[in-house]
Amino acid sequence: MQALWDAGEPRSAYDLLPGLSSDSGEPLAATTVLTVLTRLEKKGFVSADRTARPHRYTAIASREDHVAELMHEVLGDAADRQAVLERFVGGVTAADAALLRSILDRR
Amino acid sequence: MQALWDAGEPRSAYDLLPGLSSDSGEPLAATTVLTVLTRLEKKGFVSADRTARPHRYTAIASREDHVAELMHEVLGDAADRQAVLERFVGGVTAADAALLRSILDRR
DNA sequence: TCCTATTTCTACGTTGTGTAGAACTTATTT
DNA sequence: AAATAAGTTCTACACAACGTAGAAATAGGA
Repeated sequence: MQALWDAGEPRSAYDLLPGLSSDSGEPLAATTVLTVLTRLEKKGFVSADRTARPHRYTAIASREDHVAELMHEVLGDAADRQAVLERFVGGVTAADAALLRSILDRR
Repeated sequence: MQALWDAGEPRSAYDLLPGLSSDSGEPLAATTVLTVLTRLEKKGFVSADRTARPHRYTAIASREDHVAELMHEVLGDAADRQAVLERFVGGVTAADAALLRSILDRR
C-alpha cells in the first residue's frame, strides 16, 4: 500500500494508477486508488490538495520517517529498554551497527 | 494480549484468568483465554505443555525479544537504512541513546 | 463407571483492508 | 445553457484477524 509513496511528491490517483496492480496482478480501477488514498488521508498518512482538479496527494512522512516512527511505536511499549535495545542491536548486521555508531557519534 | 506474558513462566489458562479482563472491563470466560492461547500457539508465540492437566502455556520469547523482533521486522522493510536509523536515533531519548552507545561499545 | 474440570469446536460481532460499481459533481465544449 | 467527459464520493462486498464465548467432547479421579 504505502509502496505508492515511492513516487514521492504530489501525485494524482491517475498518475499512480499505471504503476499499480491488484494483489492478484490485475490492474486496478481508478476508484480503488481513490478509495485507498482517501483512507490513508483519514489516517493522516497522506494529505490532499483538493483545489487542483485531479486532486493531488502527498505523503506526509517519507517512508523512512514512517518506518522510524513505527520502530518508536513498538519500542514505546517496552518497560525494559536496556533488554530490548540489547536484543535489537544484537540482531542487527555489522553494517547497520556501524551506521548506528556513526549516527550516535555525530549526535 | 501479549500482556499475559508479564506473568512469565508456565501458566495455565486458569492461572491467568483472575488477572485478565475483557476490553470492556468485564472478567473473561475461561474458554476465551484458552482460545486466545491456542491462537497464539498457532502463531508460534507460545508453547503448550499438554501433559500437565490444566495445560501449561509458556511464552516462547520474552516480551523484550518480541519487541526487538518487531523492530527488526519493521526495519527490514526499509531500503535506506541510513535514513531510517538516523530518524530512529534522532527521536530517541538521551537515556536511550546512551544505552545504545554502551551496547554498541560492548559489542 | 459416572461426575466434573478442562479442552476443543464452532460461531458471532467488529474492525481493517482490497476492491470496485453507481451516482454525483465539476469543468469543458459546443 | 445544455451536453459531455473527467474526476470524486458513497456505498458495498468479500475476506482476514481478533475479541469473545457457548456447546459439545474428553480425560482423570471418586
